[in-house]
Amino acid sequence: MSKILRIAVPIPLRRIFDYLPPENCNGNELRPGIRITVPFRGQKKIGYLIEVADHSEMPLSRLKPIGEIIDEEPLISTKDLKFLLWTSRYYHHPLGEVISSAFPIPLRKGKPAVLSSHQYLFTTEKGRTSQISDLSRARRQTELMRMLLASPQGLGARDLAGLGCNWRNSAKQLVEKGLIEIKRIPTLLSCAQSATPASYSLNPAQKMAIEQVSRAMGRFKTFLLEGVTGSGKTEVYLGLIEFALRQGKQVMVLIPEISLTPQLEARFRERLAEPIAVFHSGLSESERQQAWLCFRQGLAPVLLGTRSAVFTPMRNPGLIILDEEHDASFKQQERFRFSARDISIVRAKQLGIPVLLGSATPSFESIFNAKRGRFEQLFLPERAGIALPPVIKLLDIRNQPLEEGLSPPLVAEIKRTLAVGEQVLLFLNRRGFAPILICHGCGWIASCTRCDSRLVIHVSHGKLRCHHCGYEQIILKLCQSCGAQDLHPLGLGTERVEGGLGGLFPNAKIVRIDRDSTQRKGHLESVLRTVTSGCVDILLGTQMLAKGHHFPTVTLVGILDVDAGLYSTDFRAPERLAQLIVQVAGRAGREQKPGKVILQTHNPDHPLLNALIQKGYRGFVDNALAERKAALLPPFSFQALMRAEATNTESPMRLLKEVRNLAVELRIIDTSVFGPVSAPLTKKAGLFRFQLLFQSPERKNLHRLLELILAKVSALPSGKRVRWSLDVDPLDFY
DNA sequence: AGCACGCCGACT
DNA sequence: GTCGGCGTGCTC
Repeated sequence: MSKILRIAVPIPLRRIFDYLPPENCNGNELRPGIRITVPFRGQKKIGYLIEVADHSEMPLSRLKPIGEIIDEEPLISTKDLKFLLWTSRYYHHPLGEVISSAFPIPLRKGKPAVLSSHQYLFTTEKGRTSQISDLSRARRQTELMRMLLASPQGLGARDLAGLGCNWRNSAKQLVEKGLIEIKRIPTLLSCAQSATPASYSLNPAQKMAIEQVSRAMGRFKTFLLEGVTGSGKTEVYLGLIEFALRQGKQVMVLIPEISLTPQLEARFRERLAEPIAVFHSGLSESERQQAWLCFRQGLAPVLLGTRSAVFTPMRNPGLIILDEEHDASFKQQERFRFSARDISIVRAKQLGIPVLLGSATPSFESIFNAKRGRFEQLFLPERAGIALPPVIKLLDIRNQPLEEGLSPPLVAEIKRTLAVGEQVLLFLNRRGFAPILICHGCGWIASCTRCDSRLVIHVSHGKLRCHHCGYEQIILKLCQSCGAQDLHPLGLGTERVEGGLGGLFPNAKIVRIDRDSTQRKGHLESVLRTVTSGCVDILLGTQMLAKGHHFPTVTLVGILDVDAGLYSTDFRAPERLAQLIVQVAGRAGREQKPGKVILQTHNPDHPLLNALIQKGYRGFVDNALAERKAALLPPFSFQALMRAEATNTESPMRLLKEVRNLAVELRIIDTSVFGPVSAPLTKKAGLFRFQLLFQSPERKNLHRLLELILAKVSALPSGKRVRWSLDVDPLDFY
């Protein structure tokens, strides 16, 4: 009796398809998780075998046999497949797309899972014991043999290039004589490694953290490691990695963004003798596939990667570390909107291993989980070495004459710092020259035609740019409304402040770091190197500066404008602003010199700022969590956001209204539906966007509601011509 | 998502 | 008479 194959196909349909086994087999020997090809509506698609079943709901005559079998053995384990099934259900996202996003791109396209390798030459036992003089007449062979005897770790083509192109012939002869052998070594692992042990000892808190997590090896447990910037979290990670490696286990290290990889990667390579697989979007598709395969096969015991690396199979699961866990970039913001942080915990549970979340400013969700005892909390209270915590000061700039955003007291402070040869860091979370171009004659403002947004002036490129859709045009000279030649920049961006600083401090070396100044690959790294070497006096930039970089010689941090962040309608805005302030403040005084942080504001009495400065991040969190509890907002409830967009305003609105009615009729206990409302930025890239929010204090109820709604929504007539998506646990309401 | 099928305007 | 516009409907 032939079996039925249940296949997930990567298409946006929330269902899987039944197929027949190929001619020569009955399906029993096929293992779930393998990749196959299927004929699908006249096309050939990659499919993933989910289950081998006995029956089909469909008449057998309508089932087609699958095409080719790509993998003899599945690339993912049964546990991994279960994890992906769970993830698909939790995010209500089509299974085929979920599975496909777990694979590197070449594998999604059906490419074979082969490790690329290089030829390496090694001496054999015989080679090591024979006399080289026996080869005296073969000069090239002698030379090659000498080199190989001196390099017991083997030599590859790159090392041998100096011998000229004929070394391959000599090598062949030596192989025939049995003196050497040729082995293939995976490309990723071919660089020689040597470890440098830690140069200083751990403090008691670090030792304690390592001990706690080590003790949990081999079983599931979630730890939240809270340590201020500079408290030495990386040393804790390294200690734990060394511990896991000694046990022959693997460690997955997840980080928010690529800009952090080079620093961390360098530090890991310096300390660990083992190969490290690196997986992030800065690498080519094939490089990522190699890293994925090496980690899967256990050839590399450490994987360092960004959010999509969370799916990489582990041969010997030991530990998952997720650094900067509060960072929003762990949440994918398009298509399959998963949170790498949240699912890393589920994955660890499935694998029966501990997971360690680290941050100087943990998310409210994680702090809440720690308070409820779901996570075990670990603290690193001290700054490593002898550095002192920075002093944060609010600077009231009301009625102060500002020069390009800088108040006289801040200017004086910068002067004082530069005079003693120390570095200054200025933070302004707005790139460009000025956010607004306004007509002094009539009040007209240059706006984007495709979005509900203002065009930002970028003087260095001579363009007006929309930060939402990427539209750009030459900077206008004439008002488009009244024709007056009287257009003025309004507001401040980093470019403008950079110019202002140049005028105020003509002898200072000023460097600006934002997305515009660091677009070229590797540019950020080179800038960071100049900063660390002490050649820069004033460092100016956006939130790129807040993300984990070390600026050991900065002693003054100026935060130019936090006021915009105080008035956001997003309930998470205060959380994000506080994290940003603490992270930026943490850049100051990291070594011997104490740091000073000056925060310019028009709201010196604002409760958020005062809670943060007087009681620290934890004090601020306690206040803010109480507010969230009163409003029944996350983490005291769970949310899902349905978005709909179209070129007109009516159809998305109609769809969401119908969905809302469906939801209300279902009368699921403890669930609320809010909206539909237009998105904060209603028109973006020519599309009108609306959203409907589902909320419940019980996750289970929310998900029952979503399941029932999604079953019906595709049958709604208004579902046509409207693109819609569901965001479970949304972080952004844009 | 794709891609075929289907029923109405400007071309050989 | 036909090529092709993209509306809508289905995919094992």
